[in-house]
Amino acid sequence: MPISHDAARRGRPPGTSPRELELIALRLFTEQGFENTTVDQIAAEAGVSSRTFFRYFDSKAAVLWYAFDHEVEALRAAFAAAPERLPLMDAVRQVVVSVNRYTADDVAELRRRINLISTVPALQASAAPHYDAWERAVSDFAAERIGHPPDSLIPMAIGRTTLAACRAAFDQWVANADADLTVYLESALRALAAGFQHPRRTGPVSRRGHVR
Amino acid sequence: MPISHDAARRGRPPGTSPRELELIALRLFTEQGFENTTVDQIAAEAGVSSRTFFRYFDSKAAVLWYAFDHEVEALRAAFAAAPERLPLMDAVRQVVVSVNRYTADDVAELRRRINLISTVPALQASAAPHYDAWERAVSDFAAERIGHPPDSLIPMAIGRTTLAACRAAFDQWVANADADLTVYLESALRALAAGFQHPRRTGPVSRRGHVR
DNA sequence: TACATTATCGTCACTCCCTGACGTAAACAA
DNA sequence: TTGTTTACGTCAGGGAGTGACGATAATGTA
Repeated sequence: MPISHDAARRGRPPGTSPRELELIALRLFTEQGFENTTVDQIAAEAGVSSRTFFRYFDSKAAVLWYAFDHEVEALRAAFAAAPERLPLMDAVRQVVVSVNRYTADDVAELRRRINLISTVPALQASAAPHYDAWERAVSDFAAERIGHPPDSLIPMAIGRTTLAACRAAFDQWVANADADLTVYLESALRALAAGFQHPRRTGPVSRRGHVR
Repeated sequence: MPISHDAARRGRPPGTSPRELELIALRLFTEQGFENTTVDQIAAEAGVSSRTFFRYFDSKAAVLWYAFDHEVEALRAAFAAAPERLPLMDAVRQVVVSVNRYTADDVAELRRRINLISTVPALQASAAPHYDAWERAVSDFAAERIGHPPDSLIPMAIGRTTLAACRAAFDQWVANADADLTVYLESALRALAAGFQHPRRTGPVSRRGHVR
């Protein structure tokens, strides 16, 4: 992605932006479906050619992962600022939850995006490299905490299982739409850190404490 | 996949089989790479047209998931035969490990397939529906054990985190190649059931891996 | 044998995703 | 003006995947 958006540049100014393409794509995908939307159509609404679209994104599906990829950076920053004394899995849970606090305005967009990602096969297929970057942010943190190489078994397992638990929480949140996303994340991550030993209830409907 | 292989059928006999296509594809992918292999090439070596290939498999990538999908059936069967008294996560671990005991002959093929799946982006992208079926076999079992709906948070989290831990084990096994696959699976699944509370070693040998 | 039935295959035409090559347009600088 | 930089558009093309439709090769029946 060689397109830079500095204030004072030299060459021809960009005809659009990743964010604009993302919003157009999100709207068209929800209105008429992912498969029924062509890249030409998205590009045309942004006033550029389809060739230019592929200069902004590697694929038609990648346009929906723009926000997710930015969250990975926030995740790494939050891990770097996590207090040392906090136990590993508690730190993981708190960091992940804190990064997923969205404002009311963003929630609608987030819900549409997650709904697409969890229902359209072609979008699920495009998830791998983005999930991988997210998992690595977790596994790198875990590796440093327990003194293992970042690409060894336990750190990798922690990174992957953490995302797996979060994805279960995301899906429940999209399907039920009855509580805050962070409540589902808390439940899933606490259950993970407990080794799923004493599962009691499934989600935020438990008015008393969550899973211990 | 409408092709049936009964002993006495009526119509024209199939010109090939899923298994034959799988073996040809696995060989060509390893020899010359996934991207450099065309569907026409695979089909030609099997003596059929590329159109016929797509009657056996939904996509070029799906040909490598043929064996994996069969493992899901074995997984469900093993869960059905799991002793009732065994604690949930112990049963999950024992079942998953037992299903992944391969004979020496199959190990070479398995290693080539996993290596492709964990390195080629297009193959990682094709994993979602197959992983989903595997996870559901686990989450359905977990749901029944703890008395939750199969699509609720905790069972789904158990299904997904179990696969996530196994994938970490698979990758380590392919990268290191120094021990049996089941040893890695045991380590990852025991750590998962312990909530990653007291991580000690990364695997059967703690020398650092070179790949990835 | 002749004909019908059935299941699979091959050919053709087509859409769409995505890429490489190459020239063009629009900004700033000297 | 002239040059440099950066992004864009056009063009040609490969390969995945699909729908339509006829051809092929087996069995079943008269």
